[in-house]
Order: sequence, then structure tokens, then C-alpha cells
Amino acid sequence: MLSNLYEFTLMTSNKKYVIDIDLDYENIVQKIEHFLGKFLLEIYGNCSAVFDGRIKSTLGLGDRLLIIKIDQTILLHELRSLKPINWQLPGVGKLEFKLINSGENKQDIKQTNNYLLELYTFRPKTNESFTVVFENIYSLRAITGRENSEINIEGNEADMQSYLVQNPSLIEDDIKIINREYNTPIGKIDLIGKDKNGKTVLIELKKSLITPADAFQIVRYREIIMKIWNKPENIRSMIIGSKISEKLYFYLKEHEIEFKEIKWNEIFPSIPRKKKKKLNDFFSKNT
Amino acid sequence: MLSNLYEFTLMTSNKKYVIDIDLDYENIVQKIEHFLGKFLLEIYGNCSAVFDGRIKSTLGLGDRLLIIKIDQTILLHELRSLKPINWQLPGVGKLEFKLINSGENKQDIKQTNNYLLELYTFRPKTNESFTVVFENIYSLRAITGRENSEINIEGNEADMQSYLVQNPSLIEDDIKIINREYNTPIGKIDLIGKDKNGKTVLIELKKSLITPADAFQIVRYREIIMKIWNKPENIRSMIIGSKISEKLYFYLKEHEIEFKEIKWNEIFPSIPRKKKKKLNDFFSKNT
DNA sequence: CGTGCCAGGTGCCTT
DNA sequence: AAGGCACTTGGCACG
Repeated sequence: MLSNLYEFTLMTSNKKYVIDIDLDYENIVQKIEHFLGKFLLEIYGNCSAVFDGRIKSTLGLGDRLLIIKIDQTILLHELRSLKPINWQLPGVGKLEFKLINSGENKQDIKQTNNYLLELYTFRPKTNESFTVVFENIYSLRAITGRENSEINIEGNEADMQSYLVQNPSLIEDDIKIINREYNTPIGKIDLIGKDKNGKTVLIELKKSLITPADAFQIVRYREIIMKIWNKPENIRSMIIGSKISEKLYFYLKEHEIEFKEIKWNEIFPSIPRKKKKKLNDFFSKNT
Repeated sequence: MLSNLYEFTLMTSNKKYVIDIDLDYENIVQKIEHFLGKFLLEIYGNCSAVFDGRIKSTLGLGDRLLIIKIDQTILLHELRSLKPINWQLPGVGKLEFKLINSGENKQDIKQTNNYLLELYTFRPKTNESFTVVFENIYSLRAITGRENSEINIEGNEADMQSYLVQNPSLIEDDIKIINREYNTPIGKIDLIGKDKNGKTVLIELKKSLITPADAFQIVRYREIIMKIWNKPENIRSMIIGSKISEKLYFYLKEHEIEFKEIKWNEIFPSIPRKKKKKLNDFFSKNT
């Protein structure tokens, strides 16, 4: 049964409106649907959920926060943990709310008074359905605002690549970078260099821990370059990263892949990072 | 300046409390901190943010929803998209709110009246800091509830593995599964079988699209098994999956890795799935 | 803890 | 649309 806590508010950056302070079964679905796709919707209450698609997940009753964003992304969040316990990506074909009754016996909803609010979505692209049923709703609100999101990211792989192009000696003495993001049929090679002996060096850049898959990448690049360039004798392969497991290190050695350790976290704090207006106060960590 | 929209509410599953309806600069930090770690906190307002750690991300002003969960997970959500624009994992050592003033000139906060609310967190484990500054707060609420989360997942890789063990003929005639999750120094082999000719078959299971890295995995497993078992002549390698690109298919062939196509999405809906009480109504998709 | 690997991975970009 | 790959990948399981 929908709780008597139910309250429906609308937040804008200018004003707060109370849409409903008490239950209004007759219009709740219609009212919710009015905000779909134009506002971010939050429903907090006791619900269960089922996702069916790539996998099937069945979620028992619990108090959760359902967020329906403007682009129809759906997130069902619990009170702990980073990731939503269930979600639906944007691109749903249908997003329907309806009142259902909770009893096994299918009486008329208006007579039983056992209202449950059901959200059903279907995403044609992936053939995935998502259903949430609220047994209790504690609050409901719609949110709107200015969507100005300028994000600036520094210290990602692209940044490191640029930095190495500027400072090739970090890789090894007298190496020259001759290609960057070199296109092959199987992907792009981060960097290609010529060493002091004129040998080609295929370089794969990794910001975080090297994985076996990373090793494979560079092996395949060597294969494809040897095939395309037809110079089997002159190719070196190298992975540059900050961390590698011992096992994988020896594996690379066995397969004639060099590992060059560069501690990005030691280099990057020393690189003057671009500053943004009005955000100087934030840069307290490195000062 | 903190908005006059500011409102602080507390939601429980029994009752809604209005903590503040108007601004109270003096106590806002203290009041927020009172709920930290015990309630889920939501702050909706106009904010900027800086994350500094594995990467440095600087986020300009925008209207966003900040969620601080009970375990101190922090999510900064925009009005669109699945992933938060910024976040902090649980395990922060510090989580501090404080009022700062907005002007360049560092006057006394209480005199300028230009209050900004700053959230600063530091996560020692990863050396990551996260700062959010609200120029405007539209609403603030604390949420509590029953945290009962029983989730049941079917159709993941583990499920498929079990299903193949039960139905090995899906792989090929007269194959016997002799190992499951077989431990090697470089990882676990999903399945090991013996075919009708007594040959060992190393099997890698993939639920979704086969990637080049998956091919590498099975090649490495073959290498290590040949080394450990010392039977180079009797090893077959196989990837089982539902989908593979043409290029990769030929790559596998070149490297003597067999590909066995099994359409999981055709098999799994036909497997009677466990049903949960009270959720029968959800299972409308497959009926 | 590290190591390995799945994930309903998601998101971004290129062909 | 498919491929390729980075991501503050997150999360789990196991030695």
C-alpha cells in the first residue's frame, strides 16, 4: 500500500513546488509521466525489481532510491555502495508507470486499496526489460536545473602519450618517436619509435597495472606490423607502465617484450597542470 | 551564496521531518555531519568539483545531485547518463564539510555573507582527494531505511559453466568434462575436457562477444598446460561463445583455436529459472 | 594483500 | 553499426 508519507515535490533552481502532500491515487501515474524526460525523477521507497536481458536479476524488497534521469537512464540505488543495484541504460522504447494491486486475487484496484506502483521499461536495442514495484513510497520528487558540465581531465593515457612525445628520453636514450596512434587493421599502436640502432620500437602505453590482455595487444601489433611492413628482424616491442606483476613480467621477457617502468604518479604531480579560473582554491593538494 | 531555497529534510520509512526550512549558516555543517555515516545524504545544488588521484578531473559549475551514502561512498550525478560525473569510493579517511567564502578577498565569512559549502574527502588507500563546492544549495535531505537486499542473478558465466557441465554434448559429442576452474600459475581454465579420441580440450567460456584478449588467454593456457603436463601433442584449445567477429574468427583459426558457437540467449530462456515468492508477477516476459 | 578475471561492465571514438 | 580500447574501470574470489 502506498504510504501516507507520500509527498511529491518539484525542485527547480528558482523555486520549490509541492505538487502533492497526500496520496492521490487517481492521478499519480499521470503526474509522474508528466515529468518523464523533462525532469530528473526520484522515488524513494520500498521496492523489489527484476531485470531481464543479458542476465536475469531478481531483487527482493528493500528501501531504495530510484532515479530516472532526463535521458531515461534509470538507477536503483541502495543506501550503500558505489554502483546501483539495478539500472537501465538510456534508449528505452517504453517507460511505463502503472498501479497494480498486491493481492493474489485480482480484484478491482480501487476497491482493494492495495496499491503498488510498477515501473516497467523495455529497451529494444538490447532486448532488456526492467521492472520495479514499489510497495511503499516515502517520497517522490522531480528535479530540474542548468546542465552545464565542463569537465577537464588531466593525467589520462592521452596526456601521458603527449608527455612522452615531448620527453622521449624518458623511454630510452636517443629514441625518436616517428608515429603516434598508428593505425593498423587490428587497432592503434600508441607510439612507434626508432631506437639509436635504427630498430623500430612498438610501444604500448598503460596507465595502470599491466594485464595479460595488454601483453597480448602488443604481441598482436608486432605480428601485424611484421606482416604489413615485412621487416621481421627489426621490430622491438615495449610496454610502458607503472606497475606489473612479477609473473607477467617474466612472461613478457620470455616473449621478448620489453617492460619500461615509468611511475606516472611521480611524474605527473610535478608537471604543472593547467589551471582553471575560479577553481584555484581547489588546488591545495599539490601546493 | 546559499540559496533561499535551502531546505533540510529527513526521510525515514515512518516519518518525514523538516529539519530546516530556511537558512541556518551557523549550524549547517554541524547538522550535516550529524547524519554522516548513518544516513544517506542528498544535496542538490549548483556546484563545481575536483577529483585528484589516479587522475585529475576538474568539473565546472552545474546543477547536480550529490549523494553521500552510509558507507561514505560519494556520487555526484548530473541530470543525464548512467555514471556519476564524479565519485569517491568508500574508505575515505576524512570527510569534511565546511563553509568557505567566495570572494577573492578573504574577508570574514560572517561579514561577507558569501557562503559556499565545501565538501572535502581524502581516501588514504588510493591517495585520492575529492572536493565539491556548492555555490547554491536547493535542497538537502537525509534518508534512512531498511537495507534488505537479496539479489539473485542468473545467466552469468558461472551459470553457463554449470549448464555445460550438465550438458557436455552441447560442446561436442562424447566429450567428458574432467576439470572445472582448473588452476594454473597464470589463471584458471574454465573447463578441461577429454574428447572421444582421448585428446585434452582446454575450454574458455565467454558470455558476450569474444575479444582478441580472450584468444590470448586460451593461447597462454595452452602454453602453460603443455609445459606443466608435458604433452604437447594432445592439446586442443576451444573458445565457446555466442558471438565473434569475422576477423577474430580467422585469427583463432590461424592459431589453431577452435570456436564453438553457443547462443546463450536461445538456451537460457528455455531453462526453467528459479522463481521467488511474491515476484511471480514479474515473470511476464518469458510467459 | 596481490593476481586474475568477470561485468547486465560503460563510455568514447573511429571506420 | 561494429570494432577497438580506455576507464578514477568496479567487484569478486582465491592463493
